[in-house]
Amino acid sequence: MARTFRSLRRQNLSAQVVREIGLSIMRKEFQPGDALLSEPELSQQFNVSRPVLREALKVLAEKGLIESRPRTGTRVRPRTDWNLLDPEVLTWQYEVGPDPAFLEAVCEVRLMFEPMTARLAASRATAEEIETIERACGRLEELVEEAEPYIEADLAFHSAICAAAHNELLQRIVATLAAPLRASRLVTARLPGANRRTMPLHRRVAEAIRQGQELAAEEAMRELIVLTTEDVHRALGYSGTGPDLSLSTCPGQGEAPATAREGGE
Amino acid sequence: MARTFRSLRRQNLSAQVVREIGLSIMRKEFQPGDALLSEPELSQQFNVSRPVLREALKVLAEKGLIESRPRTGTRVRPRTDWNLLDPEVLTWQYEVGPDPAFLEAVCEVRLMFEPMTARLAASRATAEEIETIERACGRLEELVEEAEPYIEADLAFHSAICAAAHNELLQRIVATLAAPLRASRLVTARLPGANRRTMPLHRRVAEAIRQGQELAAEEAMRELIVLTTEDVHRALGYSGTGPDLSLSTCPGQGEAPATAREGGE
DNA sequence: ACCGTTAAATTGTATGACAATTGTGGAGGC
DNA sequence: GCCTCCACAATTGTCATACAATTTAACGGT
Repeated sequence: MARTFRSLRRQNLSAQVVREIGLSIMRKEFQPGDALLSEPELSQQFNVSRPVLREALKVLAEKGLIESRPRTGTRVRPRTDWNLLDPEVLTWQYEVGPDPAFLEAVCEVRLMFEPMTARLAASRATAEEIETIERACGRLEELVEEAEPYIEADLAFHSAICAAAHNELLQRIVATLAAPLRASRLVTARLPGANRRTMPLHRRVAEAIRQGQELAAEEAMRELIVLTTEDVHRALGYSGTGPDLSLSTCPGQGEAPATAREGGE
Repeated sequence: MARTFRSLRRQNLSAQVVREIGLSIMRKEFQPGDALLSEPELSQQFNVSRPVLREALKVLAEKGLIESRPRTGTRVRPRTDWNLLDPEVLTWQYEVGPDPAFLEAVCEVRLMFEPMTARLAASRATAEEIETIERACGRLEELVEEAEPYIEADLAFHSAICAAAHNELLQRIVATLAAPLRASRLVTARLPGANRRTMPLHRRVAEAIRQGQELAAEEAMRELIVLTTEDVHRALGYSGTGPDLSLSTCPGQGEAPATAREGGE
């Protein structure tokens, strides 16, 4: 076969193999029970050496997608074992086709931790962090009519608040959720006026944090998340109107996965 | 040299190297800026071949601990880039010495997720899942005087509730947090009577979920987490420096707005 | 002093061979 | 005929070595 997929030399060979196999797993091309050819066969199929392939399998095993044992070969693990918090797994998940149920899950999770994150931020933010938050809020207002730039600004806003909460675990969770968040934003971006509708709440959140009003910040953030959740529901509700509603705006296969660099600013 | 660490042959060589290097990074034996010998040197130091070492480095890079580039070598990344949600990273974190600040972070995150998880469980649990939860609660009562077995039963209890919430993202988060949770439990286990003190709340949570009382389940779970957080503080010798998070209100979206505002119970 | 070229060091990749592990099937015994 | 045990084969695990690609840094030319 000599699959000529070694074209984009932007990254390691093993990384390309990882992506390739990972995507095919996401596409459910293998039953969770058993599958995947042997290492020599796979290395021949991808036209890479066995050490390279083994590095790739190691990474995939690290993500919980596969499991290798002598004699048995490498088998695809059930979906419940997949590390859904892994940025790459999340990205692949959306490349093969965004799942409304998963978007719903993301909204629920946001509703769980973002309000209290805002509360902690109101309690702990330093002057500098408050400044960062307000600046992010300002950019949000400037870009209210834009589409993709607004999404980035929105992520920056929430990320700044999370940083001000001074909880490194939380920070990690938000960084990890950046990928699906971006995806959900791409869904809601086509709703006219959605950005403008949530703007007052953004302002209220920033203001409450600045004044150290914990409960107000928490409540404003909760309303904000509820609003965006409604937007997601509405966006998913009238699915099928536009031709390219499948959020093809993802960086996708042309480049290296853009989400490999998270840690939002 | 020839470090005789290849003793426990129960797992792969690369896995042992991963653990070894990972732990030394956790011990802050390297500055975040730069460090780590070259691959040939490392492979000699650990007495393994270079492919094996490379597989190990690949895994460590996957966990965000290091970054390899040609000519520059592999450098240790700053702590903000660690994948704190990785079970192994979490485990190592506690092996090198449990960090009170991190335990505090875990408690905060729990307080964010678990109440609403209980609420969702009350809303969505099937008869079978309810059965599982109640059985876990029963085991909890049996083991109330034990130490380690109780911890496992407690984890099973919360895990069962999480499964009943039908949110795979949430499930992943809770599964990931199992490691630090276990650690925090080991801290509080030395407090006499702590298990017995939280028992009524466990029962209340299970009962509320069984009867589908969403708000009651949420509130009971919140109280439960607050209680265990207090236990952690007492075990660590804290004196109430943290913010008072006990009255976090959560009037959910479409539900009955029957929650008390500020002012306690 | 500045810029381009070269060179060395490190990771990246390839090849081939051998050891360790384990599930399967077959041979032998009951 | 059925069960037990053992040997075998297939697959991953490990090793050694060589070479290519990349990138930084030094060096020399202008």
